[in-house]
Amino acid sequence: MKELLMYFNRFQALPPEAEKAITEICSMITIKRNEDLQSIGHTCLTIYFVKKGIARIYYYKDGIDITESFSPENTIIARVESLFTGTPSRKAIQIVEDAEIIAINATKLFQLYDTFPAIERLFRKIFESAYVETVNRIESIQFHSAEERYLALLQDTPNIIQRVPLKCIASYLGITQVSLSRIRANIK
Amino acid sequence: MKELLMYFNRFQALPPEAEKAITEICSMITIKRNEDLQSIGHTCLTIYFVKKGIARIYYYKDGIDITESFSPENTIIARVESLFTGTPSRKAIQIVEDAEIIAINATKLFQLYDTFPAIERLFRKIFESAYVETVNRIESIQFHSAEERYLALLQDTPNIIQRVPLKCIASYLGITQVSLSRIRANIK
DNA sequence: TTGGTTGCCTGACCTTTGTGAAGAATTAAA
DNA sequence: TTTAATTCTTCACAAAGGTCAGGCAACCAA
Repeated sequence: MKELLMYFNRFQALPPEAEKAITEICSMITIKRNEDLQSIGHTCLTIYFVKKGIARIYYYKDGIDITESFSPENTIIARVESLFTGTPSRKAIQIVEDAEIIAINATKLFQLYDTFPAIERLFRKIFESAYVETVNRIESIQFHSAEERYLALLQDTPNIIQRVPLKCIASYLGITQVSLSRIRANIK
Repeated sequence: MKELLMYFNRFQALPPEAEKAITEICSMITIKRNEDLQSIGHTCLTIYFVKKGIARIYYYKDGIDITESFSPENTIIARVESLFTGTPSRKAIQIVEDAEIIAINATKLFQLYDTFPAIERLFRKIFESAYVETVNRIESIQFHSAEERYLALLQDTPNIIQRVPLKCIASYLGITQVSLSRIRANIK
């Protein structure tokens, strides 16, 4: 749980009672590669923190598996379009590499917002930061070529490329596996 | 100011003192077509509400004017990647159609968060909702053809297409004006 | 009225990426 | 160790979209 509290502290300091309250609504999950942490059609009521391993959000578009995002160690993962709207998600969370996950009960968390303004503030900041990343990602998708995006990923998070199957990387970049192969061949 | 308070109320009810406090950090701006409300390089410390007219966020990529988003009546517009990080923005806000804008002083707003938890909660919800829209937009950009995206825009916000120059629509859709013209010719 | 500017459309050609199929290479299973 | 299943790469061809250039209509300003 230490990692999670350190992660929180980078956004917002919490009084000890608030830390304790959060800790009490968390549970540890150990889960193996290729298993789904949450499945398609399920309404998201949990926010996950990846302590070890890698997770990804994916969904099916015309029968093809599309990766929306990766979450390596020390990151938060949640299907926000379901969490914030209360509607079922068309997306699933899958474990890409054997993982230890901390699950935060979002229903209880939102109740804590009333008791601990610092917790509401903490998660406001966490999701503001995620929002900014998403806005930047749009720019990257829309106005950089597939090769530029691959190189950027290589530079920003080289360990993801080494630890995740190429087909997931390809769909994350918005291209086919074939195109990614060509790009890789070109670079060398 | 009535429109703004009604907009707020859709997300979160505010006590009268909180409404009054927000009203006091707002100012009205009347501004003409083609003028920049905020310019490139400026750090964003203002959140805008469009009361009348249309605004857009744009930036230059390789010398070409790219539209990131449109904001018609009764929407909020802000360059969040600057507002939430405190760094200068590479983007500008331009008025596309003569407008009346309510400017909310974000520095003072963030101070109000300490006095009025309901205000912090209100803006948390506003930006959570914007975040969800942005996540959905990625899906739209990445996995729909230019024609599908144009048709979706036609369906969702037909009035934007009628009120905004086609070159802005094209760059918003991530294509050239030429391609957009061909798509339009194809549809008829 | 004329000339300049802007916004939108069209044609010819080129580049990037997708599709379908098939072949290495790696890994897992028997 | 051999077979089977994945994973990744490569090829030939097709489609989507980009680039460059030109054209026409509408709208100003002189």
